[in-house]
Amino acid sequence: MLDIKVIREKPDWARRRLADRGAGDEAKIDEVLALDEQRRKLLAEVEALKAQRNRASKEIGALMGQKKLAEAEARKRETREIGDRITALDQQVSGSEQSRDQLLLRIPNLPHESVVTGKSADDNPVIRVWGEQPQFAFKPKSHLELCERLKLVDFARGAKLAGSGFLLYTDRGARLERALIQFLLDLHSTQHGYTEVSPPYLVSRDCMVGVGQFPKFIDQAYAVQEGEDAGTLGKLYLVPTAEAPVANIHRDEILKENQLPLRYCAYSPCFRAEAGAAGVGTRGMIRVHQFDKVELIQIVKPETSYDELEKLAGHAETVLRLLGLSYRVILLCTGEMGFTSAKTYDIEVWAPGQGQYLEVSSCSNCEDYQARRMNLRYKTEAGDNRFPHILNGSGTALARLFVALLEHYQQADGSVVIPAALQPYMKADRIGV
RNA sequence: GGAAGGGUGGCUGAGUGGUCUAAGGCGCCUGACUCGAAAUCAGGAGAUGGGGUAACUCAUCCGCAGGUUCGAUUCCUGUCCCUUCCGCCA
Repeated sequence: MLDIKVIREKPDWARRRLADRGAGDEAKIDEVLALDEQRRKLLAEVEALKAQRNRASKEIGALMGQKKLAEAEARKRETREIGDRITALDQQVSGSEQSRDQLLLRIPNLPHESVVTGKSADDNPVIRVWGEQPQFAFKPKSHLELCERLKLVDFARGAKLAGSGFLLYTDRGARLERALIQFLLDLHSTQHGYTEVSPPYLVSRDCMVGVGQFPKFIDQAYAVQEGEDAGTLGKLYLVPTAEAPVANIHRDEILKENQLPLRYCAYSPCFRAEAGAAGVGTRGMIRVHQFDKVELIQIVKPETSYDELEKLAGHAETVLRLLGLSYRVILLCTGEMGFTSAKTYDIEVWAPGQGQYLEVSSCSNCEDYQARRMNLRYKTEAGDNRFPHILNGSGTALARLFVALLEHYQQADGSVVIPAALQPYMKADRIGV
């Protein structure tokens, strides 16, 4: 969440940057400020009363020690009234504090100054393009057709098992998926300096709030319950990304400065309900309710976070370079950025069968927005507690990478060549007809 | 799921209604001693929020949330987590 002190001191700036996002959140600033002022006023009042009561209680103790019981009783009666007022005021303080914080949790991060103001994908600047788009002597097939003919994914049975948007990978398709996971984890853990972790695929509500999924995007999550016990519903949620568990690894901790930077990579399946997304454009593997992803998370000092963001994007790009896939990197404009991000690069891979770029990675610097939500801090050498910056990047999402690979490396006879970097994991150099 | 025990500062560990301003120990920092270090001695050191230019000051924090009381680390209720044993289970 945003720092209430920043909102107090620079409300105009906050309003302007929120307006640039185009979601109307700037109106919440005045509301937050009003609640904050009310809270501080009530707090000053109740704390003065508490100081008064503390003094009185001490005196009563002394009177009782001196056996001045009648006097002590008299003091007790008057002090009891102070107690009643404290109880009432305390409730008001926590009331305005809760209202303020509920509002703060629904205000997105402020875009970094280097992010261009814009409304739609058309306003996203292309930062760089890499690789050649392959040319075919035949009409390239869509991944759907390739999957059917090579029996890599059984769409019909996936839907039978769990409904539309769920995939059943079969035989060489399942192996290719597994090969990609292995390849990505090996790459990032051995070449890019990330510590591999394997997190829970269910997380608490607090974790979801910590990374900014909740409260605003609760409709996009799958909530689980234990058996028929409805009382357990809402305690755990299927992870929408490994970011949810991994970024929260150190929640509520105070790290030592020399522990930073922390870099984690993790594989997880990702579950997204995406309410209302069913219908046209949801066929195939581009947009599904469950997909695999290897995620990169960094917890770094604020002064290095933007350098790290560039490197993080580079780590995701390395994946596509090693696989020989053409891609482009775009900078998301203010209107396109995710809720928690201050700056985001999207990496899009070229899918010849689709004739379009597919987003396979999103690399974001959330600055201290998430650290604040999860109360993660680090102690500087000077002894101050500060919020670290948290970055996340897909390294990369798999279903769409799978699509791009098939479409990119398809041959005239309908087979698919496996790029060299993947062959040791696939234990094959081609998927034959 | 059942039973028992336990959650106190960086760690360990005392504290069963009022100097708890949380003992003691370990570790840490500063100073003294020393050429330097060790040992020893003296001192220091938590978090969050409010007020103040500042020195400083007030409040809150002993897993969490309530309750009793003038006053709660201490008593009561609920809840979460951990440990051990039993049951179930990949």
